[in-house]
Amino acid sequence: MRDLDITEVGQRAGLPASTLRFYEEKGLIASVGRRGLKRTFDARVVERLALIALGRAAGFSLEEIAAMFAPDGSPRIDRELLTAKAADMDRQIRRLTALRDGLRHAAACTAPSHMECPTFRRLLRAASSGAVGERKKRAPQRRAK
Amino acid sequence: MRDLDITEVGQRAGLPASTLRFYEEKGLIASVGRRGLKRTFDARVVERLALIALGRAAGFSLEEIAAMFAPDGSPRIDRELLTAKAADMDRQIRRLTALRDGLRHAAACTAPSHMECPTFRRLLRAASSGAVGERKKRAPQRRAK
DNA sequence: ATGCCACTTCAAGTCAACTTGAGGTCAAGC
DNA sequence: GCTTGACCTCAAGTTGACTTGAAGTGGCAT
Repeated sequence: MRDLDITEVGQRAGLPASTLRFYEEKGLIASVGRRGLKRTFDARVVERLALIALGRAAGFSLEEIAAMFAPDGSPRIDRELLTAKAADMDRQIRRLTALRDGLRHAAACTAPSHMECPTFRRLLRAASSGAVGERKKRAPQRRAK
Repeated sequence: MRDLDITEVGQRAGLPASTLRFYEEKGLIASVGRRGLKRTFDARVVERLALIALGRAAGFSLEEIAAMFAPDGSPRIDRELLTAKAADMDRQIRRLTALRDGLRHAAACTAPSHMECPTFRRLLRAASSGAVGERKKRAPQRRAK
């Protein structure tokens, strides 16, 4: 099977070429060679990019993701890390759920002012005490175009 | 009741003075005056900061939050916006939940390699298709220290 | 053979939400 | 009155994940 050029990889992975170059520079992917100046990629890079997308979606940083690949390129996924991340996400889900319910209540609440609504005030206290509010997590950014 | 100085406000709101100056500059809060060079704040600013923290936790940007205050300073919270945000959060919660379950499965899965696990492959497809993966949302950052 | 233009490199820019640093001021305690 | 140090301003730095721009190159179709 013919190797892919950067644009083909980009199309299959749904990423711009600039991102692929950036990922290569970061050691997240590797090209198999060059045709003149142009990088050529093995088709398997697409699967690897899917793996990277998964990691990003799960809230791992690119650096963390890079660490999940053995030097030979095979994914060495640490089950403990995965479990820990799942637990993180679980906490985040709980916080978001509480917040969502609070927002819904605030939207529906008929108290003359939100400030007079006990539910809203409770939400407010939770938010400012940091009980809601996430730490050092970056949500994945998938830019439009 | 005595007006507060910036450090007192910071203590009550759990924010450093630099953040308060930054918020003032952005028009999110206002000081009531100066004692010499030093800003003085009305105690009500603490409640306003709680409101801001709530907005941040819900995923609103500072700019969006600023737009939620009428020029006179009273919160003019748009119920439709709140409902929309709650729906956003709901979608996000669903995505995170799917992802969390996938991660847990991947951590527990006994297939010789993740690549041979159908559940994992499904997760991979979802991640790279963008079905998981959030858009243009920035999670609140509350730094340690 | 020639020219187009998709690709290349490398540096710099972007975005959000702050933080940090240098250099300055002034209210208050001694 | 003098020192102290908490506060001030303004500019620049930080972080992560990219994007953008300028300038160059070379594969491939004509």
